[in-house]
Amino acid sequence: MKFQKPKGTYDILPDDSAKRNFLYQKIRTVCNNFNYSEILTPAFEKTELFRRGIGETSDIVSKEMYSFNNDEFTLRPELTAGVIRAYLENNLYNISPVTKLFYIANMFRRERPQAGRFREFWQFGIELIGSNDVHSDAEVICLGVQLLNEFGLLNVTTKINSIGSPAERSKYLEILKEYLISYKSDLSEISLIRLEKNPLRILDTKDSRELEILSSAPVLYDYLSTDTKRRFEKLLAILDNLNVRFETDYRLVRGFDYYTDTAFEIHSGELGAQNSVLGGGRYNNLIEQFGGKPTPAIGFGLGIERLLIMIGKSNYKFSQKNNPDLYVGYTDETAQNFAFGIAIKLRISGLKVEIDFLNRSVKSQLKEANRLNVTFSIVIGENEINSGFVELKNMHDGKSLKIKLSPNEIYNFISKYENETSTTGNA
RNA sequence: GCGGGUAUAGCUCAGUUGGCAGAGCGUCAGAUUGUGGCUCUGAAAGUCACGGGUUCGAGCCCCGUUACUCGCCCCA
Repeated sequence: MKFQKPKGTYDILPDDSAKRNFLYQKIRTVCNNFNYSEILTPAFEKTELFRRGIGETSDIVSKEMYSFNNDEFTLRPELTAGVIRAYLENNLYNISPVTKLFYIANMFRRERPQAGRFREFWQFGIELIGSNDVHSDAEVICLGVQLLNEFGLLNVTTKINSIGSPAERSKYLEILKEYLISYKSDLSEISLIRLEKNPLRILDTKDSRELEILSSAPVLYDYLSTDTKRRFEKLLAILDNLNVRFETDYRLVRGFDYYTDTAFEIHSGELGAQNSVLGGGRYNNLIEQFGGKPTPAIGFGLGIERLLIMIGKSNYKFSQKNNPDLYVGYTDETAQNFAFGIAIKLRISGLKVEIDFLNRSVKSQLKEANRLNVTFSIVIGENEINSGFVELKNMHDGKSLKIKLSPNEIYNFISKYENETSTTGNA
């Protein structure tokens, strides 16, 4: 019986984990510069938390959650709800009126897998809690844009909209519904269902005929209050000043119930049908809804797998692999004992060292050393043990020199060599 | 939940009108004793996804199942 991974999951193999760690490191650097602190919350929460936060009628809550223990708990399908729960439970608002958090975490949704969509997937996300200042909107968007810039991703589009308050939206929805009903016979089956369930989402359609109908449909933006519109225009001006490239998209909407005002997404042409790599927005009512004082907040989530796809299709080069410094070869069992001792000592002093476990021929051991792209190799046998000297071979240029067979000598030589080559910079 | 595509060696894939299961890469072993890369020689490695059917004969044709994959929906 051979086991298989669950549908929609994947194994992160050594090559992948190296790339991911590099990516995470870059994310942490950007977050550090913007002064966001990392937060980690449990992988599962009370089911009720997601029901209340994301919205009972959303697709996620109604059919995509992994719940267990009689529906008491659910594997997190997103992280904003959990972070806000932690924020309130640990009274983080008492430390400072503004809290800036980020996370890199896995989450779970029972969706049909396809390109760039998984049942277990990772998101990097940030939450800026405690300010409704329009500059905080700008900061959050800038952080996302900056991160993509770090990887030289140019084929992206940042789209921004304001979806106003729930009150402003419901007024508009009635009018939109009325308008669409007059075109009922031209609408697709799916859109007819949406018309009842969630008319706002019809704006997302890709059907050309429906796009035509929508081109003269009432626009949500026109139904927002003057205050909301002025706030939005102020945000656009700030982004303009910062030379952030964006497009306003009055048809951009969000899937979760908790969003208010600013909504934004970053799309990429490198992705398939799931072309959104980053999505976020303001949620000024969620914290109050979770029993806290009314507190404004804004954040986004970025799909790690989608980012990796984009980077993979660009010509971005991940930084060089971290190869072993030294391969310790040996000729026979007596020599192996000796060589093994040397290898361990050098590892303890801080070198990256590999040694064979299979008692293979010297030739095979060096082949392996070559495959690992080690910088230096030594081979220890009777001669070396008796003489106390060993040939230290530079595997890159093939040159070798005799050196005392002692961990100290070897360590000093190799670390000196690496300091010299790293300061002169390598091609 | 609904569609399309695919399934052959560790990986990427050929396999003709149905006639002995293949290549490249990788792995392993050799090419003067204890020294890698290049080259050469050789080897191991397969329930042709699974189960039925047609046929003298099926990797290939037919039916079913499963898995993967790309879309719809939804989202990151």
